Amino acid sequence: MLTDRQKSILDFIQSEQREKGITPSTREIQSHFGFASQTSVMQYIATLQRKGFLDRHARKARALITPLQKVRITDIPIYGQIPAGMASVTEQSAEGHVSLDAESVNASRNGRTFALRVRGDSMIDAHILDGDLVILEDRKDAQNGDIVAALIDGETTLKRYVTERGRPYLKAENPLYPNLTPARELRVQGVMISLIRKQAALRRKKN
Amino acid sequence: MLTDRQKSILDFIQSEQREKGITPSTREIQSHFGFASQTSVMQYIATLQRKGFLDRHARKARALITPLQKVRITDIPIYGQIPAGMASVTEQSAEGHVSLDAESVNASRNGRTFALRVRGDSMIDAHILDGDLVILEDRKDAQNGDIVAALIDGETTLKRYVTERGRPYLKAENPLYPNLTPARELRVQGVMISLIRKQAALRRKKN
DNA sequence: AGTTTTAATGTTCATTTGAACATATTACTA
DNA sequence: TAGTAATATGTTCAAATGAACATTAAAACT
Repeated sequence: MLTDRQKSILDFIQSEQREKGITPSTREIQSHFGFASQTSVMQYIATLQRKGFLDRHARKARALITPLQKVRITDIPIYGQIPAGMASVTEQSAEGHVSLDAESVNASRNGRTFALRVRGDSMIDAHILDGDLVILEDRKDAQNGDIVAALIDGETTLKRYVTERGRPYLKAENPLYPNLTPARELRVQGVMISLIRKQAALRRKKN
Repeated sequence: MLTDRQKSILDFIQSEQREKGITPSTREIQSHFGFASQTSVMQYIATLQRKGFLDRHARKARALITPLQKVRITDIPIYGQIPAGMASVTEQSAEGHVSLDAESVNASRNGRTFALRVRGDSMIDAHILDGDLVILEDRKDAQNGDIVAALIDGETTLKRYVTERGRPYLKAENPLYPNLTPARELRVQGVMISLIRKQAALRRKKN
């Protein structure tokens, strides 16, 4: 798949990344291999990229990406409660983070993603349990049937977004809970894209 | 230890590193925070470095080094079906991977962890749906009440492990499905520790 | 009130770095 | 033997990037 020379260039890039924490510049690669010209390096990079062994951000410095960190890891802040503004939500107010690859949770490339710890069993018929971590994307354009985090009376709740004759309301997925029809406006804070449940550990003798 | 502002700059550097694989340039940090001058960024970097939260290669581009990732990322193979042996399970036979921090899924440090794509709705009363990704730990010592992946007649199924008068059987969490009492032995392949659900995306006019 | 720390601005400069172009050599292949 | 891929050279340019200096301002602390 790769020639010896190509492989040795890839090896060098990876070992530099590991040892120094940054990828080498084209000139550093050049001088390490004793090339008289950077163009050689450019050609190797292009080849490695074409063959899928290397990725990069074009026109940026030291922006090679080695397969060591191939999966795009998203760092998702977890909120217990989303403050009203949400525009002003900072990483500080998060109670923790989940880190996982973007693809597994449907996270889009651009949109802000955050997580909410579910409290109560109002969504149990949608199979969302107390303690579950619901991952949402920060968007306002909820569609009929989406499960959303929305702001009602200064509190954030997770409910199903339903429109009936053009008017939206929030539906609990539990007959014991009432539907919420907004007095004036319904502020959708995010649309559910994924869910993570930590199984309650059973008590074990050891471990 | 760090002021809010200092921490938010560090957060930004780290999240960029994780998301894009490269650390931001001073100008990128500048424009993200709306600074009118790079000098602000230079000062923050110097401070973070002095306090030991950041390391760097001076005079090199994008050469910030963020502290070692605190989160332990686990790379979990996803199986559609676990072959009988399980001892001989290789990464090759996996249909994909999820990468996420070990803490979010209860993954223990030693045990092998794998994921199973759920088919059917036999566990719906345990709120496990068709298509869900169930994360399991490779252990044989299931306890009464655990949800396990077990081998019955050469097929792997996800069921609740129940012992009655010392004899174990597999209970479906759906009245429409029968319980499975093993003819001879019950081979537990793993115990559920976590669950990931990708919410089915609703059709949108445009993404 | 005086001092220090933190935070920020505006500007300029030198270096680092990626990129491109035209060209050459070697080795393998059809 | 003509053709192609891999490998390499020399040079030039423009953009990206880190760094420095002189100031200002507010908050925090003594």
